[in-house]
Amino acid sequence: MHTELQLDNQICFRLYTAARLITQAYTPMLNTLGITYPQYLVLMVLWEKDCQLVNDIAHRLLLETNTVTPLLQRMEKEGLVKRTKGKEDGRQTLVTLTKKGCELEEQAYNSIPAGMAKELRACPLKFKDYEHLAEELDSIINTLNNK
Amino acid sequence: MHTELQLDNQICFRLYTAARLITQAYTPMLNTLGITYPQYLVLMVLWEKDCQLVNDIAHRLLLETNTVTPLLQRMEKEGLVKRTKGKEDGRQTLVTLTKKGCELEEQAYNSIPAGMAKELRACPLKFKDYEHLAEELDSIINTLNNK
DNA sequence: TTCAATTAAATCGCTTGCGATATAAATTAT
DNA sequence: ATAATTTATATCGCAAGCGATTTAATTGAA
Repeated sequence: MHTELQLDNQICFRLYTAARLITQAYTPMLNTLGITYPQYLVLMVLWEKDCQLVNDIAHRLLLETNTVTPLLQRMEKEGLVKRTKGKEDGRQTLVTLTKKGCELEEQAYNSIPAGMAKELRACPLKFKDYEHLAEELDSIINTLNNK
Repeated sequence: MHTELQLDNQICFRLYTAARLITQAYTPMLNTLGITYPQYLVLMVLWEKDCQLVNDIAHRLLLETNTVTPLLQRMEKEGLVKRTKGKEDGRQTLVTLTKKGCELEEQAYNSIPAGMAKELRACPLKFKDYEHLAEELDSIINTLNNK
């Protein structure tokens, strides 16, 4: 038996599981808003700065356009964003928030942060722990992303 | 602008991204073995203890059977595991490693741990940091799983 | 200029992950 | 014993992720 190959010793399995479970925790709240978690990520990017290229959004989320394009197409069908071909550079696609997409920010603000706090109320981690966690995750993300 | 809704303030986005990137880092090594990351997880479960029920595997990985069953079916088609109906309880399905599935353990042992160490060589985290990270992730996982 | 690279998105095919439902075998209640 | 319930898996449908390829527009080089 190789202890290196034990599930309990795998940081990757923990990341995989924690990511799934926390996304699941978001899901009921996001369902109320009629969106999925990746759609919520795209909206957060656009709430920070409206009217961005597909590539900008993909880059911000560290995703490829072959993930983002279909995601945006579904979001357009849902009336959350509008996609328009670039005037100067015809290869580009500009993504803009619709009124509906804009208005979701307030609704999200009124439910998501408090909702997540509630989900994690039983978690023994303190503010400082979450800060550490964020730093450690950023280390891993930066290492693997700049390769 | 609601700072609570900024991507940079989201622990969930970090988890989501770190999980994706570290899985991507595994992928070339796993390709060499002819398996995917979730299949690797199943194999680790069976390497720890061969011959388990679908439910045991799902429970160990914190997944549902509607994820694990098709995964196992694909693995059976690849000749990694065998699925047999339970003799005593006809509802159960027993999952066993094939010779091929067994032998992958040595191959994995010879390539994966060293390969991942190499991928993360540039990461500033030390042994103690990874320990902390594991504890923090376990806190989150336990909190969200026991709800 | 003209044709070969580059770039931005989109498309395709496949595996996951998961909510919802179905199937079928065992257990429990009446 | 028979019907209702529970349990173990499986099936279905859809949204992601992503490797690989394609399309179309722009840039660059000869």
